[in-house]
Parts: sequence; C-alpha cells; structure tokens
Amino acid sequence: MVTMGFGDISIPYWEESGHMLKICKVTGLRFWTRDNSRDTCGDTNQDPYTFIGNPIIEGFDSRGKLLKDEMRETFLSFFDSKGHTRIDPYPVIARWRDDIHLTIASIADFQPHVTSGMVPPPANPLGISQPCIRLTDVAAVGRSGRHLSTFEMMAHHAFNRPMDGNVVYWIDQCVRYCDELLVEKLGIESTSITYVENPWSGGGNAGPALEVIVGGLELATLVFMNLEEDEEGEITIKGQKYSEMELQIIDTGYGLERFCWAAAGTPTIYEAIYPESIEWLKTISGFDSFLDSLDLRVEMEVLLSELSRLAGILNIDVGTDVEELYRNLSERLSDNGISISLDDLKKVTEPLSSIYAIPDHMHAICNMLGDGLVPSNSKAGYLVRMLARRVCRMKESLSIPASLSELGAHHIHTHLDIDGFVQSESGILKILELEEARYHEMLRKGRAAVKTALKSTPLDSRQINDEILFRLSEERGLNPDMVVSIAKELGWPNLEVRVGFTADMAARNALMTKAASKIKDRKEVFEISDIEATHLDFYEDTGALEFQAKVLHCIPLTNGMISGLTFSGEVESIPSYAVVTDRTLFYPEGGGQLGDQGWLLQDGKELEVLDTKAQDGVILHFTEYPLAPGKVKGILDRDRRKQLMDHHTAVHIVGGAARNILGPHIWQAGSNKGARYARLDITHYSRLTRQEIEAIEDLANNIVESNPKIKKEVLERSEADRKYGFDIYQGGPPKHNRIRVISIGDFDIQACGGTHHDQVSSIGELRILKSSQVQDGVERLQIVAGETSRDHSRRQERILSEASEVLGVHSDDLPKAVSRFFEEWKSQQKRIESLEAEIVRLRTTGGGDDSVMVDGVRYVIMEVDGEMKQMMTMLSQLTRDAEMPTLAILGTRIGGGKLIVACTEDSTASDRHNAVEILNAISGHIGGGGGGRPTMAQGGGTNGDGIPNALKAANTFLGL
RNA sequence: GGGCGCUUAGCUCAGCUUGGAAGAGCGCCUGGUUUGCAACCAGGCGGCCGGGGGUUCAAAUCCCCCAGCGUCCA
Repeated sequence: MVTMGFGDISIPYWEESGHMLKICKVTGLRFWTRDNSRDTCGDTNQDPYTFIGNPIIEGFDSRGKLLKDEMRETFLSFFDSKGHTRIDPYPVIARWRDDIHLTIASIADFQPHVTSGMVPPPANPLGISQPCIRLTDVAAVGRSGRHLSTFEMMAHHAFNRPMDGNVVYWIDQCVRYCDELLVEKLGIESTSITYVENPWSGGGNAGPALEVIVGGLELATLVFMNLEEDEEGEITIKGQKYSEMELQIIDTGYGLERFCWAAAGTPTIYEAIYPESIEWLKTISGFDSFLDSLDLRVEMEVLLSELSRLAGILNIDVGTDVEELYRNLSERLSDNGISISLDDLKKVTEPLSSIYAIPDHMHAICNMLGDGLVPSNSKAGYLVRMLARRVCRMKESLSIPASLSELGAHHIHTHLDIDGFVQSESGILKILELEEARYHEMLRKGRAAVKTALKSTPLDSRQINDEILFRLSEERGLNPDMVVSIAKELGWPNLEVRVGFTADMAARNALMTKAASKIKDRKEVFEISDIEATHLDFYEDTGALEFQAKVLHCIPLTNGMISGLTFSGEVESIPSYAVVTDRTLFYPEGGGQLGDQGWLLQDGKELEVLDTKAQDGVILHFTEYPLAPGKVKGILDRDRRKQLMDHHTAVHIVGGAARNILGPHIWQAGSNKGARYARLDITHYSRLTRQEIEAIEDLANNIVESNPKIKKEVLERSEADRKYGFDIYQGGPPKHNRIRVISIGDFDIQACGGTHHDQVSSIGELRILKSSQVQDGVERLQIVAGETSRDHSRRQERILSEASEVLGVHSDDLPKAVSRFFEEWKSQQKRIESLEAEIVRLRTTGGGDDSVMVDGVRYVIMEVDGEMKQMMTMLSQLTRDAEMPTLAILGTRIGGGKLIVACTEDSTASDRHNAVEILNAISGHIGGGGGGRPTMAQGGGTNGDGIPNALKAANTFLGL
C-alpha cells in the first residue's frame, strides 16, 4: 500500500480543533478523531450503524422529497455563506463526454475540459448538488439497505493554480468547512466523526483524500486532486505513474441521501427518501398481509433494523452468491438474538428488497428519460432499458397490479419536479409503456427459446447445462432465474440455478470485456507534430472559391497510411500524396461533412484534389501527383461545395423540425453530409411513419421558405454553455475551448464546425427520401437538398415511366399491375407443375413403353423435360403409392444432366434395390457423381447428352 | 464501440450439428359429425426457407457479403 502525501502536508486545523492521529486496528489506515478511546476508523465490520432509530443529525422531521429538498438547501446555503457560487446541476446523461454515458459524480461535470485546465470553471469556488447515476452496484440496491443506483452528490469545488499564485483554498480550509458544516450546522456530535486518510485515484487523476465517517456511515469524501497520469511521472500509485498537476482541485462529495438517512434514522436508506412509494408498493403487493400469514415471532421493525446493520457491513458485489449471503445473515441474526429460519428470512427479504429497489430504479429511469434519453439496445439507452426490465421483473415477482408507466406516474408526482425535465411527463409515460410491451414480447419469445434449448434436457433434471444458460442470457435476455421459472412452467419441475453460476457468468463477462479492450488502440496516421497548423480561410467567406498559398510539405503516402485513412465513396481514386499548405479554403472532412475537392495549380500544372482531411489543425490535401514547395493556386470544386453546404444546412433544419414534430428526446446520433445525399440519425423510441416523415419534411421546407438568417458566432466554451446549454452539442462532445455556434433563426442552434450558407433560402428545397433503423432507438433519415433534390425527383420519374412502359400501363396503375402479374406468374407455375405430374401419370399408368412390371414391382425408367424441382414432383407421383411398389429412374438434360433413383419405401421395391448402388452404376455416363439414401438417390454431371446412355445402362444393370 | 443470436406457410415455431423428397400446431377452405361452448373426424389450400454471391453432381442446411429484427457486455 502506497501512502500519499498526507505525512508531509501540514493541516493546522487538526491541532487547533483537538483531533488526534490514530491507526485503525482493522484496516491499518491513518485517521483523525476527537475521541481518545476510538481504535477503529469507523468504516469497518466492527463499526455497526449507530444512527438507526437514533438520528445523528438533528432538526429534520420530514421524509422523502421534502427531506431531500431541506437537506440540499441546508448544504448549499451553508456554502453560499462561505463565498461559494451556487451552480445549477448538469444533466444525468453526460453528453458532453465521450468516455462515460452517465454523470457519476459532481466532478464529472467539469471533466475533462475544466480539470485539464483548458476551460475556466463556471465559478470558483462553487457549490452544487449533482444528481448522479451509478449502475456498477445495481445488484446490491434494495438488498444492502444503503446502495442506490441514483443519488445526489452535494459538493463544494475549488480550482487552484498554485504555480500562478492563484489559490482559492486547499486541504486545511476544506476540512474546516466540512467540520463546521457537520458540527455547527447539522449538530453532529464532534467526537463521533472520523476523517480517514485513504488516497483516491480514478479517471486519470489521483490525490490524497479523506473519508468522512459518522456512525458507521461514510457521509462524504474530500479529495485533493493534484496528480495526473504521466508516463514520466515520479509518483507511483497502484503501478501507475503520476506527476503533479498545474491545476489542483478540491473535489468533494457529500451523499445527500446518506445525510437524509442519518437525519431520519430509518432502518434503511430507502425509507428515508422514498417512504410514500414503499408504503404504496407494500399495499398494492399485499406485502403486509403476506407477512401476517408467515406468523413470524419477530418484530418487523427490529428485524429490519438489524438486517440493515448487518447487510450494511456485508460486502455485496456483482456476482455475489446470494445463497451464501443468506446463510451468513441468518447466522449473524441469531448471534444477535433474533431467531428466524433461513427460509422465512428469504421469504421476507426477497420481496422487501424489490419493494426497496423499485423506487430507486424508477428514480433513475425518470431522471434519464426526463433528460431526453431514448431506450435502446446499446450505449446509454441500454442502461435505462436494463433498469426498466429489472423493475418489470421485480414487479412481476411481487404481483404488483400496476403498469410500468403507472409506477412512473406515481414516482414523478411523489418524488420529482417535472419542470426541471426536458422530456414531458406524457413523453416519459409513453416510453415506459413501450418498454413494458417490449419486455413482454421478449418474454414471449423467450418461452419458445427455452423450450427448444431444453429439448435434450431430461424432464427430471435438477440442473441446466451452463452453456445453455449463458446463451439464453446473452441471446435472449433471459437471466438464469427467468429461465428456471419458465422451465418449471414448461414441465421441468426440479430445475434450480446452480450455486455460483451467477458469479461464473459475471467472471466470464469480465474476461470477454478484458479480451475486447485489448484490441482497440488507434494511432494517428501522420507524424506531423512539427508541422505548423494550417491557416483556415474557409470560415471568413463561405462563398470564396480561389486562393493563393505556399506548399510547405508534400508527403508520399505509404500503404500503411492509406489503410489507416478511410476515404468516402465520393473519392474517385486512391491518392498518392498529401499536400500541406500554409493556408487553405479546402474544408477538411469533419463533423460528418465530407472533405472538399478541387484543384491545385502550380507552374502550369493542374493537380486534382481528391479529398481533404485534417489532423491536429493541419489540413491535408490528397492528390495523385506530387507538388514542389513554393507558390500554388487553389481552386475549389464549386458545385460540390455548394451541394455540401446545401446538405449540411438542410441537416440542421431537419433536425430542428424533427425535434419540433416528435418531441424533445430527438437528439442527433450521427450525421453524414456528402455531395450525393446527406444522412441524419436521430434518437426516437419507435419507427417513423410516412406521415411523420412528411410532417417533418413539410415543416423543414416551411423553414426554408421563411428564410431565417443563419448566425455564425465563435464563443468561449463556458460562455456557449451558459448561453445555449448542452443541447448545442448535437454533433458530439466539444473538443476545443472555442466553440463555433450556428443558429438558424430559433429553429436550430448547435455547435458546428462545418460550412453553412448565410441564407437558408439558398437551399431551394429539401426532401426526406426514407428512414431506416440504425439500431433500436435510432432512426436514420436520408436527405437530399438543392440540386440533388431535383435530380432525385427526375430519376424517380424515369424509373417509373420505364417500368410502366414495359408493362404497358399508366404509372398510376403500376402497383396494381405488378401485383396482378406476380399472382398470375405464381398460379401458372402451379399449373405447370400439376400438368407435368399429369403427363408422367399418363405415360406410366397405361403400361406403355416407359414402365415395366417385373415380379410385382413397377419399373419406370424415362427421360423427362423439366427442372430438378419438377422431377421431384413426378417422383412423388410415382413412388409415394404404397399399393404400387415402384423403382423409378428419371433423368433430365437440363443443367448439365440430372438423375434421380428412388423406390417406394417399405415395399418389395426397396427390399430388392438400393438406389445409391444403381445411381453410382450409371452416373458415369453424365460425367458426375451423386449420393443419397438407399430409397432415394440423386446425382448430376456436366454431360447432359449422356442421359439416354445412362438410362440404357440402368436397364442393363437391372437386367430389364 | 465489441460480441452473440434470429429471419422457414396468414400466425407461433421445429428442421441446420452430420448437405440428398419442405415440417408441426393454430388459422383458412371443403366434406362429415354435431348443432350448447375456443367441440370432434377426414381431406385440402397455402412456402423465391430475408436478399446476393460462393463451395458442391446437389444447399433451408456449409462459407462470404448485405439487410431487417433481437439480445448481452462496455
């Protein structure tokens, strides 16, 4: 264990306030306390909760939302009074980051742009209460009594630059604030507080930290972030090298819900913050009458309090074996004088843990959906779906007679301020309805899958093969418990989930994730660290088409470079050189807009620019031939540029129109703007109807007609955030401190680096050609605008008129005519088949040349005129009649020659002959082979004209 | 972002491991039997086996590509 920093940091407050340094006898950690007799740090398995039934924070009588509101206000106003600026919370969906989906801590609001020093903080110092969602311990929610998937992290942050002499406050002052809040403001007994030194690291940063523990509960963590990951750093923590940061950050986290719990003293944290929901769920699930029916001789309140104390200090991790936990709990309960059978304990805690977990999950779900998130099968959308499905399962096991959306409505009315949400209440409830329907659909399909998967499992089995369980879980979304309960209904009454299986599955997932993470690691294609950034002229005048510049470099492309670059389908041929100039009008591929094309002129030579890309501010013009250093003239492909701008501006307009028509959850999930067409991916919870697409198209065209001004401004990151919020980052997390914002009237405002018209009307018109689904919850709109829009209409008309000419009908009648022709074609196929069968019947039943009777077996050897499929039909006619034992040998010259030999099954014909032997004896004549079963063999070859000889050979072979 | 699975009759799904005649249940049609039910019996109609390529004498089945849908992990 590496100790960090604290030994040599002077904190005068410890001495002033009478704290003493001790070493915890359980964990070995250093901690500070005012209690002379204390020998544990407060957060060990020897420190049970002391506040249950005996609140350690006084003066808070309320519960639930009101308690949270009061506690939050107490905290924030305390830090107001200490000179901190109060900041509004950020969304729970961390769209400004590309490394995490959810806001997991208050400091996440400021990573990476503020913590890296690139962007100044919105205020300094600041106070905030940030709603957070963490799903790593979701399995423990409801069981441990203290775990939550969603919570508010109250925090005071300060950002110091000691090298510039700019220090707001550091460790000593931070501890003073914290201690004053706890002791003076909240009335916590000063001797019950311990400050444990426990260095923190995560997300590329590290620093000394203090855990603030009261009554066995960690209420807050004070992190003093002063290190960052650095290969050449001198400080090593857990094998990772760190060096001192320029920016040193006070990163604190006070768990709002834990403060509420400590003030309420309820058996579990859930009863402190969601009491109304818990009561309601107990009522509608019939939990209380169920308890009475158990006839336990234990006071429920006592049992719960004791359970919470014990479960709180038992370690519950993902994949923990639940059986093992129960045995442990039961033993420890009896040690504490509570006797309850393992079976009864389970019967009580299983439903109860669900009753506790549901409000927590609903809180997270409503917050996520409220932020405009759309459920999906990947990324953040998957996380909300997973939570929704957990609630559905728990709801089912409790037999709660309420829909997911009713639970949502109850939760919103009881625990949330809908005004703070982007999404409307009806929008959230609609999504919840759809999610529950999807869940039931999955279950329905799952039943069939379980039945098939268990086909070879004996009905009296006690266990299911591990591989079957893994696969059902991964492919069908059925966890082992669900599989077992479905299997029991289907007739496998003795099945159980193998003890330890859940842990094995978690381990297997971890292994797969580890293997997958090794693969990624992309490198930059060009080594250009010593090349100066190109001066960008294209923003100044988007209409400019020609420029003078100097060629600085001409880099020959290696095969490695070319495979590292991906060129769009609009690049005509593979380039051989990358030309770098001092300035350019060529817009590089970026933000979904494809690169410009055009020409570079030098000494009378004209070079085509095939594509333009950028790396680290250096613009690379891709050409087939080299250029010499020196003067060069650049000319843009005017039509292409105009088309790219038409498409890019159109994408913004369609995005705004879609949001207007479909709702606030519409978010850009990706886009692509080329010269031929543009694509816009939007988040939406169901497939788009033709009507919806047309409504969006109409609105978008109305916007084009109304011709609003397009405003282009460049703002500091913090100013852009303040002025327009996070909705402007439709194209992804911002990467620079200076943000270019494009506003199309009030219809659409977003951060964008692309080239746009000054006037919307320059587009002319736009069309949404079609929508397709990219992944669940994401719809892709294909858009054409300006010239391509007209091109597209013309092309459609040409296809239509050509097709209707072929059929000789008017284009309006085309669908009807096509379907009539298709129907007729099908029925004629049928007719041909039955006629051919009829021909065979006529040729063989009359006792003519084609069939011979020998000893009660009919022999039919003939060449027919038809495909393999038709021969099969004839064969059925001949050999399917058990009354007429037949050996049939049919041949056709079509397709290089085919032969079929078959005899009536279970008849004298099949007793006497082996089809495979006969086939092998004659297939040589058509130059091929074949095989099959003794009663049916088929083969073919390349010499169709050998059929007569083959059939003759068959006659000879059979001695006919 | 990384996996995995599915797509077969109007509907729900078998068949694919190991290539050789396209299957079941429900529904529909015809006839019978009953007429008191979501009744019973016999027969029948209904398939570009998601699309495209490949291997093979032969592909629903094996291989590759694409599409749609689903699901797990991050």
